[in-house]
Amino acid sequence: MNQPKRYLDIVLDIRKMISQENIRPGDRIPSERELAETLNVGRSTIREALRSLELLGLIETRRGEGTFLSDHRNHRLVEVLSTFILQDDQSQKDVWETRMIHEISAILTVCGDAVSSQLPVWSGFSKRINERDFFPREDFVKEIMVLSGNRLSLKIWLLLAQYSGNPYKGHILLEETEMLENILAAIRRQDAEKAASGLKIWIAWLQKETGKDDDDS
Amino acid sequence: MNQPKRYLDIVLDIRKMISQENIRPGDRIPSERELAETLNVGRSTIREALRSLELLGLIETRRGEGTFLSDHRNHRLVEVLSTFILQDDQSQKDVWETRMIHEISAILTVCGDAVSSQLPVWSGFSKRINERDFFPREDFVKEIMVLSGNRLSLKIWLLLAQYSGNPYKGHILLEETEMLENILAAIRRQDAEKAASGLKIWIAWLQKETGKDDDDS
DNA sequence: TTTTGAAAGTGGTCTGACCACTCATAGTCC
DNA sequence: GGACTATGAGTGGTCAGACCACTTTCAAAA
Repeated sequence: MNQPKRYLDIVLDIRKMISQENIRPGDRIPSERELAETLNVGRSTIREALRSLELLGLIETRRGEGTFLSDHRNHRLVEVLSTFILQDDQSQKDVWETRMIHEISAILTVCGDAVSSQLPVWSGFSKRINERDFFPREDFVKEIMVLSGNRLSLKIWLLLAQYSGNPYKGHILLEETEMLENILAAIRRQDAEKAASGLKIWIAWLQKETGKDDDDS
Repeated sequence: MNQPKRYLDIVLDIRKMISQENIRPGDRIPSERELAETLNVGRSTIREALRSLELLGLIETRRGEGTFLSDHRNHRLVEVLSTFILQDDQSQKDVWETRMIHEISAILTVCGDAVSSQLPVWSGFSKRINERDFFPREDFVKEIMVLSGNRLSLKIWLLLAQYSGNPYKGHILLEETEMLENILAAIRRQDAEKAASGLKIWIAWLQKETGKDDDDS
């Protein structure tokens, strides 16, 4: 049997050290030379472990300064997942559906949360929609995703929104403000069902619209 | 500005090489020394890139034999990420919630699909649940995910299900068969609401159960 | 006081050297 | 001839030492 890889132990050692020394995101972790001496391994072995963690986005290295623990919430989970998930010919329909899964779920969550449904953001939204034409559609949905509070879901959504078939290109037109107002009103009175159906209606309308007309800024 | 990291280029070079040379999972990729010479970098740099790819589960190294393209199923990724990420309560909650988002959405889809709700798989399910004790909980949910027909959603779910906090460990006990039967019955009569709520009830029950009792095979 | 620059410390890279292991093969023994 | 053994080439695993490029610090010079 192959003996366990050294650098994997190092990964765990570093992990343990971080928790023991109470190193928080943004803090500096010991230098490579220090770690090598402390853990009794060569510097190259330390580096192999660190490079792996860096690729995952768990740490950040700055030449001349040191190695820093990055915010765990900014982990590259989604990016990494995407290399596994989206590399093969994933049908566009699945991407579309999955994005909607997250959107619907988010809007339901927002409706169930009395606080977020009353956030001042929304009043600003209504004003801006009525006054200006250059309000990006994507920002509207993104706001819902953010308010849902699930950062992982938000990241997945952002990733999916980059793929083809994203209906939220361009900015909000006058003709669609009514639909959006309905959605916002439903959210404010915490009417989850109406909010979700309103979102679906808007998306369906967008799908038709972008199919025949393509307006870019 | 820091110049871009060398080993990151190497990662891309290797990926390019893999696709150009049409290397398939299980095949051997050039040795570290070969790669170092070909790409005009030191062997240590090559190793840093390879170690990163290995941690991601993209390649597999066997001392004395070589480095092989992996079937990218054995993500070390999940273990490593989870030890770093999931100490954060919010992140763990996000993973949990996001997994449920996909589950609920899947069960709603399955209920809306007359065909999949009548698939023979389900009758077999009921029998097996009643006859045997060793029916893995995860398989039950997985079946729903598969039947939903969204392969992307399925993949995301599979990955999320590997993280800690997964309630579907172990096998189905006699006491929970009733809950599952209810879910199946709801699916058969395409009662989406009941099916979804049934699933939620089961998950809540599991959460309590695995909290106090831990049964392993 | 301000500016300069030298030194220390850091990550980035390369080299060369071992070690442990696998495998193919030439060689040996029966 | 067939089975076993030893050897060597090739591989990944690890280490030590040496530079380089960069950042920060701080004492010396203006």
